[in-house]
Amino acid sequence: MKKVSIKDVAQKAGVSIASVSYVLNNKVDSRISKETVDKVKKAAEELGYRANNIAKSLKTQRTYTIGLVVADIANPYFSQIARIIENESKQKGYTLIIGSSDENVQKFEGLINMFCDRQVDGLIIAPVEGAEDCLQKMQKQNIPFVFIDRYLPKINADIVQVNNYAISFEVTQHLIAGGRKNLVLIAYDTLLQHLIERTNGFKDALIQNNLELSDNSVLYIDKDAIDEDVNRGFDFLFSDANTPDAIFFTSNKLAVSGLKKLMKLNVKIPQDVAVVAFDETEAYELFSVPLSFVRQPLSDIGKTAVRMLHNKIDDHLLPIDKVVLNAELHTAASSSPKQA
Amino acid sequence: MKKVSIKDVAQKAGVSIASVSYVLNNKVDSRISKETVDKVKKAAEELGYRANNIAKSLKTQRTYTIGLVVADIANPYFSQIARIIENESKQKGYTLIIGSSDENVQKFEGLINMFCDRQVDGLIIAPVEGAEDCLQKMQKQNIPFVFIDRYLPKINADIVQVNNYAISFEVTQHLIAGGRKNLVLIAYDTLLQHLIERTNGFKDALIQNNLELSDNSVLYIDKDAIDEDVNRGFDFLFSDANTPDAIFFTSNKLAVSGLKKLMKLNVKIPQDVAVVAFDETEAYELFSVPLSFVRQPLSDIGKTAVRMLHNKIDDHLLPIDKVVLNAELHTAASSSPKQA
DNA sequence: TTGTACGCGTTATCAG
DNA sequence: CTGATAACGCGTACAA
Repeated sequence: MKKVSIKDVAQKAGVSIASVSYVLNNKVDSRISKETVDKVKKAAEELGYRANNIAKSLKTQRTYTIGLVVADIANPYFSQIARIIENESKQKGYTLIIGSSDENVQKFEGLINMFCDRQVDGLIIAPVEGAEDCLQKMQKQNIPFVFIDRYLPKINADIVQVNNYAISFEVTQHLIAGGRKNLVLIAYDTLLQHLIERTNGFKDALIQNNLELSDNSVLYIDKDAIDEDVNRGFDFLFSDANTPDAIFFTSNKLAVSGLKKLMKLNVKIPQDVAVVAFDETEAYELFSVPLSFVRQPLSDIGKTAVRMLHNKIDDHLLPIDKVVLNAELHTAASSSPKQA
Repeated sequence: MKKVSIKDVAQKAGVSIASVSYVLNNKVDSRISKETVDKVKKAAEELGYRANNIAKSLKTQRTYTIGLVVADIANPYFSQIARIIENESKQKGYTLIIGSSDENVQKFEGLINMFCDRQVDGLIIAPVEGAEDCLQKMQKQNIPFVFIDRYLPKINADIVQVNNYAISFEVTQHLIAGGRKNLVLIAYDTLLQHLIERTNGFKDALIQNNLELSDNSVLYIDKDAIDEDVNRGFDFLFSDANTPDAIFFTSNKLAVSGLKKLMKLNVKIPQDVAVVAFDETEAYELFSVPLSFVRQPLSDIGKTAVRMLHNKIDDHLLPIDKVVLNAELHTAASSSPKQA
């Protein structure tokens, strides 16, 4: 029960393998007689022939495969994006390979190398800190890729991102407009530019509203010790006389961890503290208070990224394109105005 | 800046491509002189040579790729499993391709065909209802695959599953032991055997405890209209005089939807109703009451599946292996005993 | 319509 | 014993 190859079909149909190839790829262009077409189709059907993509790729130098590098496919943000990218890719005829970097340069490079060794036609990448060298190599090798979610300032590449600075500014403004004066941002301790922009949007909004920007205004969390850092940080924040009256989480994982802690601390939301979270996850739906959150246009991000990559694969000389999509603030009870 | 092939390396090193291949694959077996080895390695290094896996696969008939078919990669259960399988696969030298079936036979078959066309070495599959024909074809073609999560009774294949019946029985027993008498199971309206087993475990436990098993004991939900069905069903259950005092959700998505509804209905947990959910998701962590849940050994499932598939790929004649791993009940406040 | 070179490695076989 | 030659895997696409 071995696989049937084009040769078997040609033999059975009594024609050349070339004819079989033409017929099965609809490259008929009136070159081939209807009779031959029928014979070939019949033989292929009867044998259950399916072309070997490996052989095809070897010749055509295209695999119709794209690689997706995310931080962690188990993170809802990335699994949702991955799902959209999977659909879009399939629709455009590509197969998707997914890899998780864990924000680790070594793993990241390993994935990129693996993908390149497998001759992917292109990549969609959420790059990690320190991946510059690796990505520069890819640019030299002319392998198309598109950034999503984040970027590296030193790498000039196609990207689909959201208005991180502006939306953070807007969130902060919203909290301040609700009468909050002692805002705290929960952010990762990171060099990733898109996250820094979220922090900057927050800081600038504070400044613009003449609110004090102190060392305690931003709580920096180590991504590898979220719960620990959140616990310690919140214990500190809420032990002080000057407790926060608004908290803005800059990621879904920080929000989940922080909200758990707020539950334990018995903090009343929104009475004591207003809360806004970045990203959207089903976890928010089970929180006792309807949460205000920043909704990223995941579907648009995924579709745009695939479209851009697809175009780039078809024409490697396309100019670099940088797309900024708008995330939007979805307000709910958790960030209601402060009652006097 | 085109890719460097083995030919380039051979030329640069001044040896034949065969020698390059031998050296780079450590198939030296004392056949090749140290001098040649060094020349080849140096040339390969300098040119930055990386073998083309496509060409390699064409010859060796192995792609070192495995396909994973899940219902939906955006579902935390599957994205967590996928992450584990990704790691295990990589460690064993395989690349993972993931596809989502949406529980739809057509999509499922499309994925399987795509994977086979891409010559995957094997597959890990969460099969959907009605996929029998498709899977039988694969067995005839001798393409190795391993079921996870669920199975089709008509298909005799390798599988890694959990003790669905027993754990459901145990959960039910636990609720009854807590003084609950009016239990309701929230289940999918499905023919999938593993889910039916969960229902059967529940029913048998009721019977064994001489509790009434009525039409209202199981609320069947259409997977494509979870929120609607849950809303309607719960409205009905709680409008009745004889309201439930315990609810067992048979999946994470059912639990999230149901818990949202219980919040809206202002049902007190565990005072009015005890709750146990299947699966584990971060959403549970934000619920106001610590949730009792059934924890599946995801890591074991993933590792076992990859190991079994790997073995099967290496030896297609291995006997069929059916592994049952134990899920365990993790009890918390949501299913505390009823107070008198 | 068909013959066949080609894409890029692997490996059996052959020559030195 | 070392290393080169060439067949092979399976389609594609050009020349004939």
